[in-house]
Amino acid sequence: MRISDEIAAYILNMLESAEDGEAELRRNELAEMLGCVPSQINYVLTSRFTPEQGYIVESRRGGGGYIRVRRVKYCRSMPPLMHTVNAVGDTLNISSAQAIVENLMYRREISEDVARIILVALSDQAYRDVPVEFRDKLRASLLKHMLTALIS
Amino acid sequence: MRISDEIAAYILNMLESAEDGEAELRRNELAEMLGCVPSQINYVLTSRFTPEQGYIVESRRGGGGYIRVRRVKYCRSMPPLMHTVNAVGDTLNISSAQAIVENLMYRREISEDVARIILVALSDQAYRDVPVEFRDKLRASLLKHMLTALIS
DNA sequence: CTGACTTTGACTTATCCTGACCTTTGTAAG
DNA sequence: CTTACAAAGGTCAGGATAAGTCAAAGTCAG
Repeated sequence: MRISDEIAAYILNMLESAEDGEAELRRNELAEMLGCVPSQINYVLTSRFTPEQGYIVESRRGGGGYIRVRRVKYCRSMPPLMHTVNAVGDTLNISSAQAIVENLMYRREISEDVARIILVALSDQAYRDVPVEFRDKLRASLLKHMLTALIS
Repeated sequence: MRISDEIAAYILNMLESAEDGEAELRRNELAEMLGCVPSQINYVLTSRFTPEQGYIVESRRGGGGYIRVRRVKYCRSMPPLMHTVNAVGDTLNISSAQAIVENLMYRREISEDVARIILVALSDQAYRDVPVEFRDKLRASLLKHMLTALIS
């Protein structure tokens, strides 16, 4: 069993036993406990606790820092929003993004208010300071994160 | 819980319970009560109660000195959301962003749902593919665009 | 042997805590 | 008045704590 698997298993276990679906951990502590370098925790988080897989990760640095993992996935029935999150790839152009969001709105999966916010957050207007080559990736990531946040 | 968190919580609590929305405190007294050095009060005030985060801090030195913390009043002629949009500069770090959004939610200018979406859209987690040097500008731009979308 | 996944560690950034020293204000003695 | 001292609060740099980034090297199935 790879160390990454153990880290993932440990976190999943924390999530199981937490009734609020939230696991809070300390990176250095966990790394030492499981015998790996701290940055490997980041590797596991970014590769296996993504929005596509139904997780949201928050963290804080500095004294009293932490990493919090929240599970929004209810494995049973995959809600339509989750389906969309999974269907979006690593990059997303502006017109596809619009189509997806408008579609969700017509199907009443999201409110008009929410749709409007998401649309401007995916528009190039908001990305004036971001070089073009990063925008489609950013768009994909933002959409996935925002929809995932709506599920929980 | 870090001491800084306790200090902030204490002040927020004072603000809650004061009917005029003003908290007045004595630095040395509070420091002793909470078991920290006086200058840590300043640290908390300058890092978490800034104008950008919706607070105004006044103080006086010398005998009978005090520190007063107020929530900013929005001018009547302008809707609070618009006010916030104008107050946000060209760059915005993550903690200011959080404070601003939480403040708006607290004032019921935005719903909890909307606040949650905005918060993840401003989080570094969503910016994995964007080089660090662009993130604070992107964050500012996104927040302003999203809030503007809510107004119209 | 190639490509995807994993592991590592050097370096970076963010946040918090502390203490030494500085400035402002009130007030009482001379 | 002036001066001196006491009673506040202010600033700043440095150390402690903790997470993030990135690229290079390792592993392993196909």
